[in-house]
Amino acid sequence: MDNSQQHIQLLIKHINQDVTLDEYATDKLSSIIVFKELGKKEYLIKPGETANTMNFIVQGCMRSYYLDENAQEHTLQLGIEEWWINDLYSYLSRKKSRMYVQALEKTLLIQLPRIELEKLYIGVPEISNFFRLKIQSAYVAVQERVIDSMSDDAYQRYESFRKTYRDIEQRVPQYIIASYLGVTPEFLSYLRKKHS
Amino acid sequence: MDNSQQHIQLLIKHINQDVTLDEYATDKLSSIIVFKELGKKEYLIKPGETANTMNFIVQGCMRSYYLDENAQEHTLQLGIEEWWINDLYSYLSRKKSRMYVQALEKTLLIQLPRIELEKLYIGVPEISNFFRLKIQSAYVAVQERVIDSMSDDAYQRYESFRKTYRDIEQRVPQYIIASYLGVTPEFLSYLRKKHS
DNA sequence: CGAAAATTTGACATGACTCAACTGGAGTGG
DNA sequence: CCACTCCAGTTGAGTCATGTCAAATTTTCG
Repeated sequence: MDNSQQHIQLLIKHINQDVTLDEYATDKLSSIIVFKELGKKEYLIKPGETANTMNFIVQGCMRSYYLDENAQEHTLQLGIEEWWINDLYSYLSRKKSRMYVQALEKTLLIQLPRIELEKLYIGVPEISNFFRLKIQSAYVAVQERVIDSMSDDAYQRYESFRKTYRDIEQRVPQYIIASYLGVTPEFLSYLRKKHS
Repeated sequence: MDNSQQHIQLLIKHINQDVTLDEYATDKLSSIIVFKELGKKEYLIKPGETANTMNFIVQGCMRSYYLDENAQEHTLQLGIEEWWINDLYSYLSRKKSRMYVQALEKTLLIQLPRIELEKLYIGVPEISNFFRLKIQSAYVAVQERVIDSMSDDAYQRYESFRKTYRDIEQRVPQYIIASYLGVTPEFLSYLRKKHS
């Protein structure tokens, strides 16, 4: 079994945690897969582009972020192996993205082009169901963030970040974690010291 | 044409802004409608209950909110005529809600039960598409809030609230707006004075 | 090794919260 | 119709959480 077969297996295994793919579904899905490699700091999406694929991380680490009026970075999503990464807004609405989606390490992605994927939805309802679930959990995750940002102070948010992203924390620079939490790097540094 | 026919027309007209319902779709949809009236301060959903309907506001004003560990209220959604109101998390995941969904005025709702609605999805794709769009825009709206809460200070959030919810601002008490913005009522009062 | 990037540190500024007191209007019951 | 109560909104003093800026230190990586 060559490498790309292994990577496809990783995706299939991942999807099978939520729905059950039969052989037909597996084959159909495999047939639309595109691999993509990104070097460290390379961009998958930049503002003005449109997201036309779903992206599954086989190996590596990525984030999505945007710049506010003051050119401050705000990280919206982080992901490592077996996570999905995208600007879901752009993918779903087919409008131009305002986000950067960037590799933080050398990263290998499996991409599923929307056009092919939507054809599959018709004949393979498990795949349609899987992505419906993904979108629902994306909604839940974002709402959770709104709730946390209103209920918790910065240190509580940092602690719950460490729980949710346990395996990610060591792999990304601290200033990116700060930009995810919505605090300055200086303040996160201060908090870490205070509670250590 | 009696009142309830008028109300159904309002819903149909609303849906037709996004998708095109033929006569068959309209009839099918009409057949699953349930009306529900709520008095001022009455609850549609309380924590521990599960949301099993989509709820369209025909007349009135509603909000959803939750209580944090300190029993502080945080308003997540506000709605008036021709808006949808729900705990979408509970509706989609079929899990128990942690939210209150409450009428702020005497309110008339059209409810679409999930069980009937999902049956319709099979034969009437326009209806399925409509709700897929609604869920997408709910996702976008929540993400927009995350972005605003990270980029903007309280007064900027208040201004953008007034734009988005222009017709709602006058109908809801100020402390609820404060709990939507994520500030104390005292601080919102201070901001309003400062900028007047 | 040397330069650039990330992190830490500290002084100071400010946005937002807390608490308590006060004001004013909207019911409500007599 | 008045008196009373209650709740929303306002005000102000003091405090705390977090931001800003600049400099020092450490880490990363070519």
